[in-house]
Amino acid sequence: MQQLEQSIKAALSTAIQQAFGASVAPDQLTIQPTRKEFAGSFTLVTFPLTKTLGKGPEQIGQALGEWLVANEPKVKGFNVVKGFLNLEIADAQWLALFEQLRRQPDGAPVPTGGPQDVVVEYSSPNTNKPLHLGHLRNNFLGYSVAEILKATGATVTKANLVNDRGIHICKSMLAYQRFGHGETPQDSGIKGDHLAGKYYVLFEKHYREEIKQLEAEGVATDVAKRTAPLMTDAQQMLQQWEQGEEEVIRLWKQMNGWVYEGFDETYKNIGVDFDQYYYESETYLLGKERVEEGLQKGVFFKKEDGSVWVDLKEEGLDEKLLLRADGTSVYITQDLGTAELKYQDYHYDLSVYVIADEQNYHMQVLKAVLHKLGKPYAEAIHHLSYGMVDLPSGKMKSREGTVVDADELVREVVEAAKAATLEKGKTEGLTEEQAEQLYHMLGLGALKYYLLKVDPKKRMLFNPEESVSLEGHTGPFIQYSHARISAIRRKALEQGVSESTDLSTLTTLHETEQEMVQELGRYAAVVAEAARNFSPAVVAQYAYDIAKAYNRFYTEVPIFVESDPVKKAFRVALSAQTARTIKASMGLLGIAVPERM
RNA sequence: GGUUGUGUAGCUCAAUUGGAUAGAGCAUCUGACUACGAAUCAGAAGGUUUAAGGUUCGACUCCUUACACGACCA
Repeated sequence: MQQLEQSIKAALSTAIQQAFGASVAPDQLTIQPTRKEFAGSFTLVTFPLTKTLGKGPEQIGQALGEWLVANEPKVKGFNVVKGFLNLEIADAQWLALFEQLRRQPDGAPVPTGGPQDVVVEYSSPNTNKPLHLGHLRNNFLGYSVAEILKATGATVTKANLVNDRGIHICKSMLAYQRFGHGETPQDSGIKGDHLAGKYYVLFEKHYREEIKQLEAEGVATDVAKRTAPLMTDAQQMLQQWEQGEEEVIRLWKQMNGWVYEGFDETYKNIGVDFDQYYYESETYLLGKERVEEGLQKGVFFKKEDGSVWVDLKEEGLDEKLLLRADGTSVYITQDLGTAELKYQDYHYDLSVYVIADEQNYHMQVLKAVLHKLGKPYAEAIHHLSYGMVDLPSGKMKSREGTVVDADELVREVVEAAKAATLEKGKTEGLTEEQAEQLYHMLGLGALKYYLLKVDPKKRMLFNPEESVSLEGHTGPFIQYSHARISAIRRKALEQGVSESTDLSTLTTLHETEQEMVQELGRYAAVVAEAARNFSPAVVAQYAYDIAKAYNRFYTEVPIFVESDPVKKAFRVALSAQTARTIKASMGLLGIAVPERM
């Protein structure tokens, strides 16, 4: 359709030349889809031309419209409303566009001239607790953005940077040592990541008790927090870990192993995957080397106590600690190492970090520091900053136990989908296994769509009831349209109506048919825009628009009672193309679509 | 205190990046299943886009100030 738009612009440019003797390049003209309440398909805004042409907006529209209808066969009619020239496009053009769309092979890339080698880092869990609702938004976003960039023809690597070291990991380990009695996921039946999480919570509980105890003995709160035995023990454990003490490393490996098994199960269940794992335990040393490099280059400096800093005041930021006085690393130290490693591995021209917006400052600093180090990949870094997920009761806080567990949430949405499907009695003819797959597809479709339809950068509210809803602006609404079309296609097959029937004798289109074709033609532009803005929400909105347009078409235009065989075949083909486009769009969101539901 | 993001219908979100009468869903009300699937469709109602100025043919969008909420940095 971009070609069609281009040719309309070119024709308009010629029209301006012919009617006004002025030259305006096609690229300078902006045309947009015509609003539904007016006749026509494309609209030229004529206000911007008034200065160069020295005429009023309506006069310009009228003159250009007349010239086009007389000289350009692609334009069959026009109307002018104030400064807007609405052009009606000849049916032959829409039919040609449709031919082009249906001939395109599945998964044909949409070239945008954007980056070619891309790394998308997402998920990035801590190994001390299971995934929660916030991680789900992160995972769905990361997966989807990677798929969208792939669709533009880029080579994309999905990376997961696991935060597997640090004081918080030691807290779980310590609590397990103290209170675990050798419990394992196998004999307790608790999923590995949840088991680690259980001990993290236990640590916090006992730690709080110790603080209370100390306070009762007259110790000041901040001192109590620092000197509570559990805390000092955890810190000691971290040092032992860094020194490679055997028993600590053994426990660390054992517990992380449990957690990874748990994560793998969750990832598989929610349908996300990774091409590459990075572990902070393996990058923090590389990060320390970068700090050393910065000192040698003279872009970092050492304070009297031995800590290393960078001055970013010129960049509008502040001084930032890069290495503690005792030589231990901080978050950004590890990030410097990971960035370096990623670049060594992939020589990316774009590196996307899917990280919540609370890290905005941190990411700015990271970029600035890499810039100071003269790293060529500093500019290639893009922080896909997304808003946190709020609950109706307010912010999610792990300490207050108001987190929504990912595994449990998925179970609930699948359960809700199952209940709704059974209630509608639509499982006949399905095997037990097929039915379970369907519930999973629908439940997850609802959840993913719910989290992805909102602009990533906006903080969003998670309403449990709405998230499992299957009606209205939801994933299952779109899935339903697909299932419905599948029924049409089955029937067409029975009746011997081929989707690839020759349609060259067809010359006219029903109005809703024309709108449908135009809507389907937007796909490439939508993918390009979504990629440019790193926004799955754009694709989500589009998938909904198509489904809605098709549902209207479906009720307005009968298919199988049509007597003209070519028209009938066209409607079947149009339905099939709609199904393909829905499937492709939803695929970019990581949502599968069913043949029946 | 400094930096920064957000503010649109009762609620949750859009608005083709400065274009027409600001659109959807939920909730409320009305109508449509003996034509291809009603998880659907058609319709009603719901708005001073936080406020006040400014820029211009035109502002939810850009600028200034204020207010509210959030995040980050001390």
